[in-house]
Amino acid sequence: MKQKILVVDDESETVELVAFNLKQAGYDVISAADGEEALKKAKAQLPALVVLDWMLPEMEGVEVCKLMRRDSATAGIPVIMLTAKASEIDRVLGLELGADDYLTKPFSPRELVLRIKKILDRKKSKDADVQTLTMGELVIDVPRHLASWKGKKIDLTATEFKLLTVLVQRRGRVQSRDQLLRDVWEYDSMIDTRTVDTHMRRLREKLGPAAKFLDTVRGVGYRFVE
Amino acid sequence: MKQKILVVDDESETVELVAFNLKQAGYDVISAADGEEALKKAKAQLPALVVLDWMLPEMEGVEVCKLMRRDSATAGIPVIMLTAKASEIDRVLGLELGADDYLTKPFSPRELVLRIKKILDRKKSKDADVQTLTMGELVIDVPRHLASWKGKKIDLTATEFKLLTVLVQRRGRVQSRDQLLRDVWEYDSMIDTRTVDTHMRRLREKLGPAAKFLDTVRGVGYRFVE
DNA sequence: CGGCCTTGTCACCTGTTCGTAACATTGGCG
DNA sequence: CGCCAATGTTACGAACAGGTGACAAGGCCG
Repeated sequence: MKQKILVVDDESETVELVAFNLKQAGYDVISAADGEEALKKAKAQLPALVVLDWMLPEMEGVEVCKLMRRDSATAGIPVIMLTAKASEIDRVLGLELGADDYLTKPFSPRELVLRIKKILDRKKSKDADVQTLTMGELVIDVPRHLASWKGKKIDLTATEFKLLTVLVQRRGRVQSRDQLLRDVWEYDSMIDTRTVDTHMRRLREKLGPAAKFLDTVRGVGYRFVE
Repeated sequence: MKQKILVVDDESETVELVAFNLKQAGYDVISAADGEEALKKAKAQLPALVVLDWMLPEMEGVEVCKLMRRDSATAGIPVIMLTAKASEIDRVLGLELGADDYLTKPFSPRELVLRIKKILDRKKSKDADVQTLTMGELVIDVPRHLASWKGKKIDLTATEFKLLTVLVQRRGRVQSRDQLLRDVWEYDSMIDTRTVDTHMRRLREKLGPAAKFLDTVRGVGYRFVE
């Protein structure tokens, strides 16, 4: 499975040069010519990394970078900025705004590839390090608030995520509705215990096939089975 | 049924030495040469124990250990670390990260086998120790709300489960119907004492052969005998 | 401001469970 | 052996618990 990289530049020459070298290095490459297209593709295709030109028509590269950081779907994707200006100010700014590295034009394609490799490797080992709970094909990344089934992301709301997390952390043991209300909602239930049922239903809906883990124990509560 | 042991080391000599001795001792042995392979095999084959070299190409042995702990499938598998470094710091670190024991190279294969045996024995008795009430072949796991007879699950309703639990916890002593009503139903019986009889009957039906534990003491009440 | 998403509540519906009563069986005792 | 109380068994309606769909209030974002 090749890693996908999004290259954003309005000069088609640069795009082609970069794309060629990246493909040589074994990456999949997609491209965008302006900021809007870049954001759309980033969100739709979730590349492993984005190479972003500083100067873009319509929207500044900085702007794209900032917007990517705002959207949780793309917030984690590393960005390398390409800039024609060599001034230090720009560099710092770029990094402060969330770029992971930068290169000044003209740059050596070889160096770009090396930097990309470095960033992706660093990210990989970091990703493996975060606290994740894995239940067969179901993976829950607690600090990142991400859940996935067979590698496919599951969109959960805050409450749903917490409910799932609590159940998984106490996997095997039955949790009464009261207990869940205390642990998930965190204060003594001004809340109807039946609300738990509704959230369980929504959770099951979203989990799809993974819902088989969520077990109802009639008269007692719910349980996450392995 | 032999127990399976995964040996992870990049030096094939070490692997063979260890594998030979373990096979002699009656274990099944599988092996892996690097961290990634180790994780894959651990997850796929679920060995009873992993012997893990501290130094591995690509990924540190520590890393493998940490990742194994994260995945519920492998979290419970004991790990013995092999290390060339004899420094105390490394030892402590390894143990803190979830290894169960360690050996410094060069080590005596005989000692390795002994330690493995010890760990597996300890684990066995610990597994049986979790919060369960065991009456011969009848096992009651209160937090999980599971009852089983000879490993086969018994479906009980909430009331039946509680009734059984109370009887087992006071095993040997006769419980009057009034007492059972108080302990199982939790409030002063607006309820007919004959109701207890009905529930006892249902319980006996579901327990099948295990119903022999449920004893009627004429004129007094019921008792769980061993 | 207006639309969308989240979230807590309801009301409805279904299958399950429970309590009870009626009937059958058992066991102790004279 | 036969009686009677205690217990086992069966059946059934009522109550209940949980799934489900709908909805309104609040929050967030553009």
